[in-house]
Amino acid sequence: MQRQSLTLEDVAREAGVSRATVSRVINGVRNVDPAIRDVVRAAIERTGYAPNRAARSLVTRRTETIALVISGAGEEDGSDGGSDDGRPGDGVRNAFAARVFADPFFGRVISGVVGFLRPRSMHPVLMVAESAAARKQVTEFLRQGSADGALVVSTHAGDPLPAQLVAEGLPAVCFARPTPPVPVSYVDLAHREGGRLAAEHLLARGRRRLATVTGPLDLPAGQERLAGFREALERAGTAYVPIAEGAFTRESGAAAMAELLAGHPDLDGVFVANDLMAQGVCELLRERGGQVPQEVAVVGFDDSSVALTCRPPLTTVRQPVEEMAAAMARLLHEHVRGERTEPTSLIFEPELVVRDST
Amino acid sequence: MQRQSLTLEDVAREAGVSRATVSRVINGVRNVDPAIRDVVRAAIERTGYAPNRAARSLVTRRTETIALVISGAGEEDGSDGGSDDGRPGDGVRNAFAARVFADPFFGRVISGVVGFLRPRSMHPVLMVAESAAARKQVTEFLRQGSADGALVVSTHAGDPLPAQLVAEGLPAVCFARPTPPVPVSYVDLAHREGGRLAAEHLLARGRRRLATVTGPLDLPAGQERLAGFREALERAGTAYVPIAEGAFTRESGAAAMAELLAGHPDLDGVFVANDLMAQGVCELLRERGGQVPQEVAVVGFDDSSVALTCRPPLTTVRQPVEEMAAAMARLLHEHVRGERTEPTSLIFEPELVVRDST
DNA sequence: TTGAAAGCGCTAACAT
DNA sequence: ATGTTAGCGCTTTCAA
Repeated sequence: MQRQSLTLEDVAREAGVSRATVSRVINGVRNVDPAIRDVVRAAIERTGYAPNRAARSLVTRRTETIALVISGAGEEDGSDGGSDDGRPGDGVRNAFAARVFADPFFGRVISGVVGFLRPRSMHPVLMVAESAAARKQVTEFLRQGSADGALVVSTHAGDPLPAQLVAEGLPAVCFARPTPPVPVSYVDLAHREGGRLAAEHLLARGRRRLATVTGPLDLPAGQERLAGFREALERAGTAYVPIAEGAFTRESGAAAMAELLAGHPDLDGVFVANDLMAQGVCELLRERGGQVPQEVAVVGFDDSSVALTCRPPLTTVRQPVEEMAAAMARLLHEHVRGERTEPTSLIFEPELVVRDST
Repeated sequence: MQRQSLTLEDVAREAGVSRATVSRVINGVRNVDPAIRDVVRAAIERTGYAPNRAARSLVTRRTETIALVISGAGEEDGSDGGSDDGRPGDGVRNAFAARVFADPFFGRVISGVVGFLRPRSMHPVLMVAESAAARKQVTEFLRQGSADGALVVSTHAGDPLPAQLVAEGLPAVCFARPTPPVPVSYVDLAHREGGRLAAEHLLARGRRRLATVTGPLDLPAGQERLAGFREALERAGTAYVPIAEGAFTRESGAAAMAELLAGHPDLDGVFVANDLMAQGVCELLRERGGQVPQEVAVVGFDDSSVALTCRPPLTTVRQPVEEMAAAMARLLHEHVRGERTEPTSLIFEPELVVRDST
């Protein structure tokens, strides 16, 4: 019950040794007599001692904490929308945060990061950075030594945060190759390969009148998925593919599909650059009386939770987000400990998951 | 670029004053000559000084950090399922974490907490605690002074974490009244009132053959929503209401609805204790050719993102999760600063949101 | 209003 | 193998 106030000194006295010895036992440094080690451990147990993180951090210059930053380039207004909790200045609903956390993708990122950190008794500090002010908070946080480094997941192209972190000499690892290029480590997916898998699957299903709903084409992920799809069709003899650009949201997927159908009412297969948009596509088709997959086959991307929720369950290109997120955490961990110095890229392979939409 | 190594001393020298004065300026303590204040600020600006958090924390005994804990009672195995990232001991996919973050509810909690914290330059440390070992990590984390307190969101009845925190004298605030009772502050919803709103709405729509899919009945939220619904019907003269218990998941909602239909094929209205289950209910009805709302009216609960995603969009009882989460953060903040000492409850009012499912 | 100085609790270099 | 000791960078009395 006696919060804190219990120090190494107290444990040392209890065990009849010096502070240094207790410290060694706690940190698992060798050169400690096993008998003494046990005595110290007993004393720690008896007193209920817990080492003070701030004091340790002050001398080791490590916090054993990392920041997980969800970053966006746009929305520069910086104001908090919505109502407040009754006190001035407390924006309770952050539109950016709300939108971000409604996307099942981030749940998977968090799950992967936590999966790596937790066995190491580390925990991520969650930061949202959609404005210049918010990005400043992130760099300040790290400069103060509140965390040893940052994991950055950008939602937009041209996010300035990775470059800012590198400029300050702060350890960082990104999810997806940053645009514009920055000398920083990142994990990414072989998006092009994913597009190829989708194309080959649709062709194998006998579909010939194909089209695609792309992601935002300013994002490498959007471009590459399209390029891979196109390239595979080209090799199979198809020179032209109708495309409509979406924004990775359900609504934009439905809108893009409507656009495609307007110009090509006889489509029999669509590759949609993420599952959320594919869900919108399926809904639109159903509203118009179109059967999936009988009339139109739909291939999604990500294998997120909506791929299962969607009616029919989606055939999709799986992105191993949890594994990628865990690898991102591992890279950062290595950078922080100096075990890795060069910016490193880690590219994961996508995998086709066949369900009922094809 | 010269990471850290820049101290108060350096700034003091640069400004031609003492460390103490610089410290005062930084912390906004009065009794500083405005002229000197400006000189110091300029020096800080020029040098790019950032105060060291560990050093400050060591003397103030505050971290200005709080933990956001997603806690569950079950799953005591403690093992990490799924594959690993190639190194032994790294469970990358945490089943509990994955399930939790797939629920849109937690995105709203995070959004609300961040909304309160961020204007104060604070950020939450995210912790998942589904096993005894994980709970131990949480209490250790706080005992080490890594965070000033914890926000606890329990997913199960009988979560032992709140009691453990109180026993250790660690500041904590819960989302929802803990079971069994614990002397701790919490925010909650007037669930009973929510059930009443649903009942009255269905009656007003002229529905008379009603039933309900409840949440887990070991959870106060599950019990109370049911009680409110039942009570309102009772007052309107209906003595008996068929019920089927669900688990707050889409699948369990569909299963419960199938059970209800088996016994009562002529139902014309259902109150479903959360939106996720209501989605399952709507899907099941559609699969069986039932029209929503023409044949069966469906009222959900939460007003989460799936209420909009669902076909048709759900009439639902809104739970102001973001506001509740922000209030939870505010309560903890006040407890930590000693501005509040007594365990406090803050009950929010639900609100009916009418859409197309009724 | 400002400065000098005493720690906060810990680790790590050095001495033994 | 263990103990002694010098800080880590900051806040905060206490004097001036």
